[in-house]
Amino acid sequence: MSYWLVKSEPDVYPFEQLQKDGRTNWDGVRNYQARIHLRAMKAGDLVLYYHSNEGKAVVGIARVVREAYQDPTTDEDWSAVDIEPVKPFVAPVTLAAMRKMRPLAKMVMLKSGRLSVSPVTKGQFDALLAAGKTTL
DNA sequence: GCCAACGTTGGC
DNA sequence: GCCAACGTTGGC
Repeated sequence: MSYWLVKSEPDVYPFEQLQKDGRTNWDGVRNYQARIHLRAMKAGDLVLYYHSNEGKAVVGIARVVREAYQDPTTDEDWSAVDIEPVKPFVAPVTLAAMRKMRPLAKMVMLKSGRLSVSPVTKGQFDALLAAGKTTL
């Protein structure tokens, strides 16, 4: 089991919308590094859901339900996965708070701000759940 | 709304 | 294959 973090602008597709929809296809990624991560995702992997721009916080947990397939929004070689909501964070963990958390010092998302899909270690994942006052 | 950081593109 | 120019992202 691996852990990941995806970013979404809440103006475009907030976590609440994922909860309403029950499942969505995570497509439109056009970044090679992010594509590598998308293709490494396995069904059942847990995904932290981060709101960029507005909010700037981890707001919930999702799960991979379909592994990488051809992105339906393009004929070019890009991948999409499907995810479903697991549960929202009781307390969203803001970017500012994350930067102060020692267990997250090496977190990829904090080091590479523009990467829309990034790996998370179990230690980082657990630390974020605790900070979010959330248990699975 | 601005700007820094980063990835991509294209000319050489 | 290098690097300057450009476009995009995302924090502030």
